[in-house]
Amino acid sequence: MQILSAIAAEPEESTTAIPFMPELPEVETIARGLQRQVAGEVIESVWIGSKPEPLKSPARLIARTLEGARIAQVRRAGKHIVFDLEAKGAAAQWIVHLGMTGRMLVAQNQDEIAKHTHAIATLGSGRELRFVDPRRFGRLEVRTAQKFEAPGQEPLKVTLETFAQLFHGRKMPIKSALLNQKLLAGIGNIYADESLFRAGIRPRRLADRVTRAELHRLYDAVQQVLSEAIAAGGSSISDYVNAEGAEGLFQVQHRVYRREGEPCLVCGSKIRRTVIAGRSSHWCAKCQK
DNA sequence: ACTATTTCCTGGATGC
DNA sequence: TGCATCCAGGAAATAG
Repeated sequence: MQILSAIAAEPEESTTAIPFMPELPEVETIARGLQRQVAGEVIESVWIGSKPEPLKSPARLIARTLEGARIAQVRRAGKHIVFDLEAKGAAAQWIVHLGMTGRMLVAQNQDEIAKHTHAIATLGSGRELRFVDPRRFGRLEVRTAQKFEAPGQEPLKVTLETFAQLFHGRKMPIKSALLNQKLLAGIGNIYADESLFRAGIRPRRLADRVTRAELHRLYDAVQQVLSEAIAAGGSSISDYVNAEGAEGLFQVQHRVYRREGEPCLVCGSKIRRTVIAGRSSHWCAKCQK
């Protein structure tokens, strides 16, 4: 609570809008919004742009799988949006990864086509699902064989026991381990930094050397951070799905992420930034050991 | 078997 | 004003 008031008192300097990054809470929010908006719809037709497409499955296969299929459910798995489909009695999945800049928008057919629109699925209602991704880090994929699940553990479902085991014997920085999707599915750079800050663990510490007590704190921190972000995003789901931008989707104040040089909200020390495994890592030297 | 590094991609910010 | 350069980062590919 004292932290919140500190934030409120902070004069808003250099309002460089923090770019929207779809990690677990954002994808969860988006998937819930899509579930509300398009579950039950039938995909009538599919358009996939030419050029180098951000696809993991051949364009033809995607189109053939989606066309005529009914969207039974939309859910999140790791950082993936999963459309569970029913097509002629057979199950299939349309899996969407947003990368850094990807968006899956629900649009009216008369709406202007945004730049960098790579795929459009026209629904029975006449509305359209549009995949837009300027940076092309996103990926579209379909699966028919097996039900898609993210490779790593779901951070909000994993037990403390299993969580702790993930890091055993890992000779990599704890930050890198948190980002490894094969271990935990859904944590990206923002929530890795925020979780480590709350747990009081420096990002460079080797995963193997983090004590059991610290792992317990980290486990709690990860769940707290993700839950709070989901709760914050939940209030503006429909805005996001319908709107062009992601403004207002995620308003949770970061305590360290992108706050290099600014005072730690707990102790006042300057937040530091170092590069770990090619990723910016933000931390407080006094609060994190 | 692991871990570390490079690559992809574009827009926005920064520098000269 | 304009152009070059850097940076953001998830995950696959490549290297060690």
